[in-house]
Amino acid sequence: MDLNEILRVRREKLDTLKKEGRNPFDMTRFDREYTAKELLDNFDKFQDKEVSLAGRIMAKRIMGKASFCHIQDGLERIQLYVRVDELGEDSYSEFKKYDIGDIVGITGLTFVTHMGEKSIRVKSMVLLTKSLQPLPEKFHGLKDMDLRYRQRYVDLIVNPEVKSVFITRAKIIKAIREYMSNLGYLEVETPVLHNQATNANARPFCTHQNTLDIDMYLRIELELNLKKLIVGGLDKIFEIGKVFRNEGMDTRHNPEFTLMEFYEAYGDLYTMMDRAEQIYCYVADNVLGTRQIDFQGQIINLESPWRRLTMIEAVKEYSGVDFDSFTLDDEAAKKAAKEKNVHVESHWNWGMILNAFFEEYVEKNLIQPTFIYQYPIEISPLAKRNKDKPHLTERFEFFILASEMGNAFSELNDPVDQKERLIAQAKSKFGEYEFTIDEDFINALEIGMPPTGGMGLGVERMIMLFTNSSSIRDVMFFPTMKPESNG
RNA sequence: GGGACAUUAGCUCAGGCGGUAGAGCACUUGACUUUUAAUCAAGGUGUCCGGAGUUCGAGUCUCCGAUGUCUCACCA
Repeated sequence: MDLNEILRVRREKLDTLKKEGRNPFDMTRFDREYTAKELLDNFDKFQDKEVSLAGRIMAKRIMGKASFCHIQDGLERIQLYVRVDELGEDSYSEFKKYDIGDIVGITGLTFVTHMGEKSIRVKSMVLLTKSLQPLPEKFHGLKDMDLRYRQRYVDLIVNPEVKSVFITRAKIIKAIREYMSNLGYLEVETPVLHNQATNANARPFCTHQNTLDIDMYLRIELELNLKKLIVGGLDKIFEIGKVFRNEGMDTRHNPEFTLMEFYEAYGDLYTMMDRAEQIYCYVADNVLGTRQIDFQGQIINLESPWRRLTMIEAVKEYSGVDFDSFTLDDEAAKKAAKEKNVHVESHWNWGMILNAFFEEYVEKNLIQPTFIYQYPIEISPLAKRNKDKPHLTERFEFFILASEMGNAFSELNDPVDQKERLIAQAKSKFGEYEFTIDEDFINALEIGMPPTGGMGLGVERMIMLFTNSSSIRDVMFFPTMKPESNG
């Protein structure tokens, strides 16, 4: 064994305890009355009362016959004052052997130190878990991003702000559920394993079911199954679930992420615009208590109404090119693209080039919440056509911090038009990966889906905004990592 | 996929022109009964990310590879 001194000493301490019949791993239970947070928040009520609590030793200051240490439980850190004359010679010398990282249970009296810190004067202490590895340094914490993601449990112990991000994450998702439930939405769950790779321009993950001996796909969206439920008469539904996209990874994309989709029968994209504003404001009010959010020094104002621009208006404003002046003229669009240095492929048409202009000139400017609506039909196969402009759709996306935060439309419910558009999309994807049409979805539309508004929200993007996080990896406990090689 | 940067003790980091590796925390021993990044004294940390090359000699220079961070590209 080539263990270094720190590891060796801790193992020897454990061996000694085992030999003396006091193996800490034999402990099964410790009845703690309070958490550190409960004690600290209501400290006056406990003045000079005996309490019990448990936690991990995070710092130790031994001063001969008396010592201070800090223990940390789920939410807070509290100071212990340990004296030999209160604990007894044997227990006190045991305590001196405890290491930072060990987990102890204690009883003691609350008191305030001369320096004014709320503390516990310990009457008894028992070792509940022996830590065999050293924790990172108390002052700098764990900084190495690779280690923080791979050993998130250590990150959570030593970097308190990390825990706070994930507590906020949980509050956000709880608030979303509350809001949807208050509006009469039913939460549903649909399968993660799909038989077909359908819809959405994203490559799927493939897997295999052994009993049926069939290839299956991890879902890349929730959309088609939820719309089938709308057909089935569940008029207001939402799902919050993991989806999987086999695409690039960066600070805004992780291969698996949490998507929320919701559908409301008899609503349309304007209903969905209201919902987007309302959800963000409800979460802001309930989680942060303000609708002005400080993100890396920029103040994001979530107060509704948000700015609403058609894609054509937005492109005109930020690039100076008016696509209304050459509607559906592919050659004029290509000429404009050349003049404005927008990269286009030879087979692209007016709508695709409009979208390219949007991505090149507009998206990066959309810092404050902004709805962009009337997307071109070529890139919106599941949205209804605009009645007056059939080359555009009743679709919007909304942007905050130049990032797409959600995507919504008046759902296309014409089964004939839908099938044609899915076939067109499938053809355009031919050869890239296997892509098929969900005939059952078409069948459902033939049974009849009411006019419906639907939206998808990237939950991590929202959490990033609310937790001031610049990377999606900072709001996921275990982001996707390459396996460590043996070098 | 391209580019830049990083990788040295358990952690955070320093290592000038190529000459057998350094600090703080943590750890061990001792002192200390209100400290809080406790203090004081003493002690030893190591596959310098991996591999190859240049060299009398490589943590340092060159090449190949690994992982990460940022960034560009791709991506509803």
